Amino acid sequence: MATTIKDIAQRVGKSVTTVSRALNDYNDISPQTKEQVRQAAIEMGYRPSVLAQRLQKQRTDTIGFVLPTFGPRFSDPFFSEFLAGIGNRATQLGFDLLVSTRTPGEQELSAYRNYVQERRVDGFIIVRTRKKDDRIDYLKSVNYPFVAFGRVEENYDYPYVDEDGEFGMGLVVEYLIRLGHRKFGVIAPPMNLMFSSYRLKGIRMKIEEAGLALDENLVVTSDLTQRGGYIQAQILLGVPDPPTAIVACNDLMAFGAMSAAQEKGMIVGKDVSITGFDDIPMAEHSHPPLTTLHQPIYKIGGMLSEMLVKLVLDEDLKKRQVILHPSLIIRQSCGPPPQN
Amino acid sequence: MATTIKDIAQRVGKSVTTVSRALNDYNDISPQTKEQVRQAAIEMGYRPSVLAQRLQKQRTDTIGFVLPTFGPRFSDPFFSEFLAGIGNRATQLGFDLLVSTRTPGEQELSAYRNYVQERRVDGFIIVRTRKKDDRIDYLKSVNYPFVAFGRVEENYDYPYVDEDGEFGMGLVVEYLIRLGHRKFGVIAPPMNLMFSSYRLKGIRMKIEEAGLALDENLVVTSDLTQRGGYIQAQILLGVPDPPTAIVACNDLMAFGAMSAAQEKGMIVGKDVSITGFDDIPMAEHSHPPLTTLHQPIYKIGGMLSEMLVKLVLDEDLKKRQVILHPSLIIRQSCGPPPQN
DNA sequence: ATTGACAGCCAAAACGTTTTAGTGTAATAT
DNA sequence: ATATTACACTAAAACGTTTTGGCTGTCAAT
Repeated sequence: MATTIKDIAQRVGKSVTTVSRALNDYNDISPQTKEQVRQAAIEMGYRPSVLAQRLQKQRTDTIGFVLPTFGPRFSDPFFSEFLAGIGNRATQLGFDLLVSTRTPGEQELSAYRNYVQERRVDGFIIVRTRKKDDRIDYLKSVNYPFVAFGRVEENYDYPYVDEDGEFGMGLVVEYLIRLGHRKFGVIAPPMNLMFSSYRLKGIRMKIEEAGLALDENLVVTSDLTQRGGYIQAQILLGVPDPPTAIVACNDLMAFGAMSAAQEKGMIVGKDVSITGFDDIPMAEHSHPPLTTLHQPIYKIGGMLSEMLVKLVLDEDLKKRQVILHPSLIIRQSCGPPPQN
Repeated sequence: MATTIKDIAQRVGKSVTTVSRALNDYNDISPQTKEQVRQAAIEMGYRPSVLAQRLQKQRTDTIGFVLPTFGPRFSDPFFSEFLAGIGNRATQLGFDLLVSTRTPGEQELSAYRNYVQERRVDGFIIVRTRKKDDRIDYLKSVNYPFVAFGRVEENYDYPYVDEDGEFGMGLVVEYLIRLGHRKFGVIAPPMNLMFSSYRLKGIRMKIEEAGLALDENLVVTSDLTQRGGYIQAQILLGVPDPPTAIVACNDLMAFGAMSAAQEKGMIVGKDVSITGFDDIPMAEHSHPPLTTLHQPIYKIGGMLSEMLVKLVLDEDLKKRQVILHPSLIIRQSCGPPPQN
């Protein structure tokens, strides 16, 4: 068995209390004793039992992260990077990251309930907020700490980080209009997602500002996967007078749209322009490289971890709400509309 | 504060022991008492404290998973799916999944050491085994439970799941030869990875079996990323007498290779054939869809979780070593070599 | 000489379970 | 009538920490 505080106490001939306090650098322990205890601890290879510490502190030192996925075969580069961001920052702060994946719905909410009731995690990081978000409602109702990536429709006061999707999409549409596009197709995320609203709003605003109109028949929604983007783009490109530019609301759907266009023999960036959102690493090496909006996914994960940990430890958050501005990354998937 | 066993004991007028044993269905408790206790537990919303249970059982009910990544900005659809597989099965079995990411090297090994010494997890799942794998050496030396996805060079006896990369690559090369290819380029994974050997061996064998020769100058190695595949394919396609088929050792590198070829104005599946390995979901919707080897990533994750949990609970593993056979998925990224 | 302050230490309780090693009683076997 | 067994229950210990609320002895101030 591993060394415990008791073993050290025996070795140095002091009480368990003294050893504990020495190790935690309390100032009612003499310098000599502290030194002696520390020395012994090192020699005996002492490592505190996190299990015991957690029980005593009534803290799990664990962040909960329930990944919303559709279907078990889930594969999303956005989330691998996001996860790495959360996880690494959490580790630095001495917290564990507990991950599980659930399909949105009853099953998902009961995962939250379980974790809360068994006090398995100290708090949650929520992603892809919905307009009405039952996860947030629940956690607020039981007063459990959480931070979210994204806002909700109601103007709740809770800590979040969000990107300014409206602004971002504004940049994209401005750019496309400058290239000469007049007819836009949009592949939107599921409408219950909050960021869906913001992004669409940004698109609509800029189009109207330019005195143009967005044909609502060319606004389709999909599930944020490559397959989904592929299917919807086939439809968009199959109509009699197809859009010259397709604005996809994330990179994965943009890739799908590119495949669909290429399958039709079109050259992306020439016969049709396509844009994404997120700037996942693959965007740089697709063919053609994807014009998209960059958001610092890895960093956002880190920020959220940090905010949550502060919340759990009752420390002050400098900012409870952070809104980031995505930047437009121009690559080769867009060009002027074809002449005809 | 939450309800504890003590509260229930008070309520039903029995001892704490009795309540605990009733809840755990010991047979030295009368049926009436059991019923009474259960009823009270439900009414009072009792949930056992996992923290306390863990301390008592000296088990964390947690699986450790240290993701080897190069650089922080890590993004790999293979791993998101794998992770989901591990995680969901673990949850079903009542285990938590503790994830962190590390760059292979000293930092990585010390993560393992920390987790072991603080008894933070009950065991580990190791991925991407290396020929000489210090993670496995270490865990064996301290006799800590683990299972691995992949074999090592030495013929150690430890529980693992692996795919038969040699067999798989055999299928690919056979197929390409049947299409008429004679000149192959290979984009291999880093040479210290065990699966690198198997895959290369399979490629070499089938080529030699067919009485052909593999030009060693056309075997390049890369880092399993899309960018890496892109860069190496540029080199392969830039030599005076370039290969007509490029065998990439994973899908991500194959995508990179496709981009490189397309950038040169080549049509993939006609001017050059490209294959992958893994069959990640994106493979179906790239342009062109990628011919690759399918392995059940999600399922493998699940199998590993299950094996590890059995190991931890001292249950019997039916099979300590499992080798799976990938199947060839023919899509549109290959065709006969161009005539000239 | 008495009081107060302070430094240094510690026993016991607490966190919430499960396990160990019983106890007392009633029914059954000898 | 006595020994044995089965049944239903439980006090206390254990898991390994941290915290609470002390205690003791020394020194300085009164």
